[in-house]
Amino acid sequence: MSFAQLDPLLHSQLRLAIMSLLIGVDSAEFVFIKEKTGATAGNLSVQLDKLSSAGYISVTKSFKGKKPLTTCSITKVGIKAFEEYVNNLKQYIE
Amino acid sequence: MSFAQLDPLLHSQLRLAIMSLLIGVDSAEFVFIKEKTGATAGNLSVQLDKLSSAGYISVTKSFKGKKPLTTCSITKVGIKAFEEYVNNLKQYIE
DNA sequence: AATATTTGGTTTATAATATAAACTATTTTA
DNA sequence: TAAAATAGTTTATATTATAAACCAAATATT
Repeated sequence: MSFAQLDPLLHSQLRLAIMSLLIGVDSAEFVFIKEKTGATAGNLSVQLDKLSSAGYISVTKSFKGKKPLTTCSITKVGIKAFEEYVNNLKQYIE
Repeated sequence: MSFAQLDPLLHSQLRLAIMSLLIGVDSAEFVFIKEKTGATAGNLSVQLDKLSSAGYISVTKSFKGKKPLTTCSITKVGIKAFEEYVNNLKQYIE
């Protein structure tokens, strides 16, 4: 066996896109991530929860004026996992 | 929306490993692929069928002596799909 | 001022997928 | 000749991704 296991939490198009976005910014709002990824709100909500439960991102719920505001940012654990995933993935594509 | 769609047929650990293997060789036998990928025979059989149905690989069944021998090789269509997948993927990981 | 629509989400139901377990057929070994 | 190994395939199950349905509050419309 000569292929490293790819973290199944990251080997998902939407979650990978989320992580890819978040690794490049300080933080990002739900609506922004939704637009950039093209995901439906429901799907995005579910996948953010999964990444959050794994400790890969932190999610903060507050208000912008009177509207709900969900802000996400990648954690150290998330960065490490993302980097390891990318390294492992390179085995497959290089 | 700013992330390209990743071919779902290739965005699967095992199928990606298979394609990654096959792109580097002329052809490979079932048992060899099974060993290199660490897949179970059942899973491998299913995933080879899927790649074959999509025209990404060609599968030839013959005999080595009196034992069945399944030989696989990547097709032009498969190479193109793999390369496009890799290009799209780079958007996510670079 | 009531009501319709939009915004910003969450929850839940469904469809698709990956995976292994169970099975088949033949062949080799004890 | 029975047992086990080889080379797979088929089928059942568990997981996953995804969107549809829903909710609460805010804004726009008549």
